Amino acid sequence: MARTKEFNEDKALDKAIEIFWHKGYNGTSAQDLVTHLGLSRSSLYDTFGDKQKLFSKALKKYQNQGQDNVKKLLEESNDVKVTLTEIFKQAVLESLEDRITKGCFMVNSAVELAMHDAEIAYIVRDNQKVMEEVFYKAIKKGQESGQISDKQEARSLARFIFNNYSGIRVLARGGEKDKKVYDDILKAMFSLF
Amino acid sequence: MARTKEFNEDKALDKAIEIFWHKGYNGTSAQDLVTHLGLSRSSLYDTFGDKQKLFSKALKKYQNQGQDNVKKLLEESNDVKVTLTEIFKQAVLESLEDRITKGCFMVNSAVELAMHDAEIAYIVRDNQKVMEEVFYKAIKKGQESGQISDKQEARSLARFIFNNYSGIRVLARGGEKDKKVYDDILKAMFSLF
DNA sequence: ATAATTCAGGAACGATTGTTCCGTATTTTC
DNA sequence: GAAAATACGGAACAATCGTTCCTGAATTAT
Repeated sequence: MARTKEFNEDKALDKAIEIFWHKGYNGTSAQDLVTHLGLSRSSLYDTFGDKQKLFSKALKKYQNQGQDNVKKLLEESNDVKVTLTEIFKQAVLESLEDRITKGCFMVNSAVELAMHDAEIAYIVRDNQKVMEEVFYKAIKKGQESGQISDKQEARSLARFIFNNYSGIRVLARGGEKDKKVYDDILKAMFSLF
Repeated sequence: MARTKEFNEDKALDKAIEIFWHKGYNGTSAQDLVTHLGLSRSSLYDTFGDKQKLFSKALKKYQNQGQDNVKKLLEESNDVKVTLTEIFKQAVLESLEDRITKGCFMVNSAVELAMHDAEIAYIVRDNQKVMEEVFYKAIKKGQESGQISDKQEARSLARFIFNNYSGIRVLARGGEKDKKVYDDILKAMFSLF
């Protein structure tokens, strides 16, 4: 009945993640989106509704990708402590490698929009809860198998880990490129486990 | 020779801190500034140059206020460990009390602008270094007097503390109002000392 | 081939953006 | 009191904002 889309909606969404991640919501114009996603204004609005809808759809996709990644790594892990350090080392590596430092799309969005946009606030809070739960289960498992000290409550440690993750991403967004700074934080942090 | 200003420039700057802190740089319009600072467009531009100059002047003032506060508390402290916990408890209290959650103006600005504005990036990095040094000296003092364990290097602990401070402020900006969440983070964090 | 559908491109929308400028009022110094 | 200087309010600026709409081309199922 009708012609097919010439662009891949999923790939366009990935492009949207890229530019919103890089420039933020208010910093990204409709023209930026047209240019970067490589599709026309009309197609953009026909497909995604408006800027706010596109943004929250992009953020949700980013959220799922990140959660799935960490969740899988921790669930399949035989040594939770080792896996946790690997996850953080990976985050540090990304921070150092990023020529244009993007930090974490979720952290960026929380800071920029959570106060002023209820839907973004919901995504941010949801992400926080899910990630805390992922960390909590992993730590619980580590404590039961004796790999992680149970001197601290698992819930407390999970929230602590998430907090340091946020901090590191802010540091990255600020442009910190000295590996020693990140390593010092990780060293202090993991001395707790 | 000429009439005097009808407004207090310093108070106007405080008002600028308020609204930029609340709404961010891109989220604050020239009209917002006129309304909130209570002075005319022309006076605003005559006095502060442009939006970017006003913003960076506001951020610098905020930086000095924050640094002076923490610096004074730690330098005058007899028990660094106690004072550090008090500083963090104060940050938590502010996060919980804030009806409109503002987080930390410096963290917000780092996330929103450091990538795209060289001057803001400089302020952010400078703040980071100064605060790290303040924490470093305090911890060093604490370790020498035996109040803080010297199992961890002072430099590492200083960076670790700063990182958790950033994390807590992001959490606040995300709207977290559950005191238990903050307390859990602090509990884990200070168990290192 | 025809009809139905939806694509892409770009013109155009009103609203808002940050900024400039002008006329007037006010104050200060001489 | 005259002259110089500057704050003030508001009009006006061009540019950009997010969004809508119109056009013709392209593709599909019948």
